[in-house]
Amino acid sequence: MSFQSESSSPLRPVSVSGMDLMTEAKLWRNPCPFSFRLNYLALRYNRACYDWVQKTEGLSRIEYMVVYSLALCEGGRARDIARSSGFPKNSLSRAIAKLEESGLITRQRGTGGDGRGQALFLSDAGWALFRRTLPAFEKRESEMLTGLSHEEQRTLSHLLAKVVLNCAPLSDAFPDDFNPSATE
Amino acid sequence: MSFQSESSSPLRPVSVSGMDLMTEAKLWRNPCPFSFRLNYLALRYNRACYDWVQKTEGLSRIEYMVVYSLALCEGGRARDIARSSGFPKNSLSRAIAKLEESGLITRQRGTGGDGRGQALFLSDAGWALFRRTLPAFEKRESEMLTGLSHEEQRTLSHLLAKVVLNCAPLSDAFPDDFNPSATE
DNA sequence: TCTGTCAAGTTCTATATGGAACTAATGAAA
DNA sequence: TTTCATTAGTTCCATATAGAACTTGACAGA
Repeated sequence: MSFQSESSSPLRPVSVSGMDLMTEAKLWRNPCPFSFRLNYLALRYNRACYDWVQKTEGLSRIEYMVVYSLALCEGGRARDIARSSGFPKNSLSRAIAKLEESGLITRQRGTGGDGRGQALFLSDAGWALFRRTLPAFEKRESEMLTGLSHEEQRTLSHLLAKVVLNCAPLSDAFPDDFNPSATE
Repeated sequence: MSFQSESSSPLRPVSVSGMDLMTEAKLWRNPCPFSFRLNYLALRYNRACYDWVQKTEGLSRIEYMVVYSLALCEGGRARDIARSSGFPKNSLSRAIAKLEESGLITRQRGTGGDGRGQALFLSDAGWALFRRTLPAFEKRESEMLTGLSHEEQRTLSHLLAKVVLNCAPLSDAFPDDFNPSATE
């Protein structure tokens, strides 16, 4: 799983940083270095944490996301989880049904005067699960940030938040006429 | 698609930043703020870009990843793409087969004295596709970074690279005995 | 030159995924 | 009070996905 410790292949001489040539290229000679780093880090974080949750608790990534979301925001609804996580609502619907069936969450229909929505809450078992799994996520995050000074971590956090706020109002759709040369 | 411009629901009063309560909670009251920001940004980037590529070029995310990878590192092999992108090798195998069939890439078996591997190259059509699609990815990236000064962008880039280098040697597996309280 | 081990890619298959159509509820306008 | 448009959530279903087993080739040791 490590990128170091690889021998072999004249095609992929391991570089100073211990990475293979392609990863190096994507890091240092990439016209979109920001998004590659983002994806790379998100992937490494998610794989470690969600594989672990799957193994130890039997919850899929999306199911755990629901639990985590409700821990941070009690009474939230499927819609809110969809918006804040990006998962499609039908996948969430399934996950929520399964979590309710296994007693980790409860629903309250028609809260807030709107009979369509249903407020979601963690049960005691749900909270217990959250409390015993959170440390793994925190550990992974702090592991990944080791090597940055406390000051650097604060700067990174601050800048990423700034980018998030900047992105929030952006549309995810390119204008249809975006790139004339792209029409084939 | 925007997070602003939402009305309704006493449960989700829109906050100062224009975000719903749950997104706010995940941003500002999250024990793992780094990974949430990472995932959120990666998602917003990927959805915009890959949906666009799908629509305009008919390539799936993973297929485009292959093209992009080869543009940055000619002669790379499926293995290298797997390592640097995190996609499983069987999904890559399928994507590569499809790209070869549609004439965007070519394979060279047994290059470098190893008959198992196959070096991959973009065809002229593959390069043309890369050239006409890259601007969209660059545009999205710069859009997302608008709002950061040039200096801040350099700092962010630098810090993310540092985190990537720090993560490279980390294992993705938690030790089996990680969290005693997690045993149920 | 055998033999065992490991790595690269492929194929098979069960499952997860997300788009689209649907139901039900709201609220605004006539 | 009837439309009509909109939103939340569910169901259906075709497709994408990734695990596992398999094939082929390389290489190390005897």
